[in-house]
Amino acid sequence: MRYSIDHKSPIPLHAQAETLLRQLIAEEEYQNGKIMPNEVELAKMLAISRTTLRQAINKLVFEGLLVRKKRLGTKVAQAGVSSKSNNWLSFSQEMKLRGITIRNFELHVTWEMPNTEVMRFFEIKPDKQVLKMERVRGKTDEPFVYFASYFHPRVGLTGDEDFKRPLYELLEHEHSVIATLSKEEISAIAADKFIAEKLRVPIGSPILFRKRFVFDQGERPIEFNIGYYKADSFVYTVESSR
Amino acid sequence: MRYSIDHKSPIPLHAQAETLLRQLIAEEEYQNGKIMPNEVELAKMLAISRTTLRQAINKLVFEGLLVRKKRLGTKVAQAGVSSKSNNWLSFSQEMKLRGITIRNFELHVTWEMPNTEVMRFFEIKPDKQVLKMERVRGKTDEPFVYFASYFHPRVGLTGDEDFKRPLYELLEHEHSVIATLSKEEISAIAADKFIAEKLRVPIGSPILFRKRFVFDQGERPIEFNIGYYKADSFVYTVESSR
DNA sequence: AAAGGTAATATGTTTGTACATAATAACTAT
DNA sequence: ATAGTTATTATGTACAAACATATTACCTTT
Repeated sequence: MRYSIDHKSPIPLHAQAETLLRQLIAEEEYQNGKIMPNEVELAKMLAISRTTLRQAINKLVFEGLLVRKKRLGTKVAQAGVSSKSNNWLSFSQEMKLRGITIRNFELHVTWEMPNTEVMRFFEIKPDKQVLKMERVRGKTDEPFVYFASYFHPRVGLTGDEDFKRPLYELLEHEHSVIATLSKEEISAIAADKFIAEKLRVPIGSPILFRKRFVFDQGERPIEFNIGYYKADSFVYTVESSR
Repeated sequence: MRYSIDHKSPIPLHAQAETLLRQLIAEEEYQNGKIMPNEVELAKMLAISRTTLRQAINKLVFEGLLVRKKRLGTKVAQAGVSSKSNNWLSFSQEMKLRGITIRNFELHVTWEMPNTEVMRFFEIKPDKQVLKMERVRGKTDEPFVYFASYFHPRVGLTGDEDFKRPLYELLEHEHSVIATLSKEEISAIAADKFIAEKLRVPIGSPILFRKRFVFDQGERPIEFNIGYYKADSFVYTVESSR
């Protein structure tokens, strides 16, 4: 085994075990329904107790990354790339969680005149410029999403920020802007020429289209975001209860 | 304490503790930031070990219902304003809200052998038949969605019910089945021959595809629902807060 | 060959015990 | 008074040890 657990590290053993499992899963060690070693074995291999290992596995099971079955064992849940609406993780964080390494294909930051939709959402004058960030991201060899984000002038972005950092972390730490509420609209559309080129698919291909309206604590608009996801590469999951 | 734990019950102690905590929280016993008794105390009160109690608390913490803080204790998380409940309107109610009158184009009710996905979700044997309801609905002149619902045998539907009534009302009033939790997966796909015909669009047209897993109060599966929405005719909205 | 019973094997449940750590409260020395 | 230290108290981490239970695989009986 390439990875192992450091008993002298200040990082809790169960946390170490958790990231270790993630790595193994990401490297398709246990990918695609392949059952992983049973708990007693694994615990022995990692030189930790079964209880501690179980803490790690439980977390991944709760996330939906692993599936347990009595007698059969524990295996990786086969699932497309997915996004939970509940938790507020950024795209890259979420992908990392799933063991997928994200590559940034393009990153453009420009100042633009707002279009009608942005103007209306931000409640600003048409001559007030807004910062626009465009991104194409995907797995190693294939782009699968095109994003465009517009930021309210109030946020105070200059355009020189390090946009490779998780976005909401950046906003929170550097600009004291805390995103607390988001409204999203999801629909399916056909790829036009622009999107087809960005995502390297034929014109007319099915695309999952998502608009996202983000607000801060005072319910003031701070970001408007649109995303075009290549079909089959993305599953949006929502959990609701009453 | 009104509630207590039954050590002779077949229901695991941690599960009992979990529902017990939920009840207490629901009854605002520990509501609104009020700290609850510490773990050692609570464990003693419930006559279970701290480890077991912790299992229960952990789950609620994962869900975001409780918040732990060292030295301070555990308290009920400040509730988000999320209007999750409005997700719980039936399709026709939702459309009415938007001023769209729904026409039912097709309505088929049949008994079928479950496919692998249904079987796995319902946790039933492959020879156990399930009730399947198919529907094509849309605006006056154009169909825009194809639905298929599968119901768990436990629900007790016969197939002779009046499916023109709102579904969740029917389940609740006639069968005492209360849907409380739903998980949805949304993605974009290209229309195959079957869907193309149902929705009267060319093969390959973009389609919003939605899977819905519905559970009752005991988190038992009761309905599996898939929906194919014609592009542009449907927008899915989600509101989330933190 | 089909039905039924049994063993094996994985996860599931539960307890008891011990020490670590973070945050506050209480105390102490300057 | 205030800064710094210490004690207290909650959660956090970790282990070992049993027994329960569901499911499959295998064996046995009819």
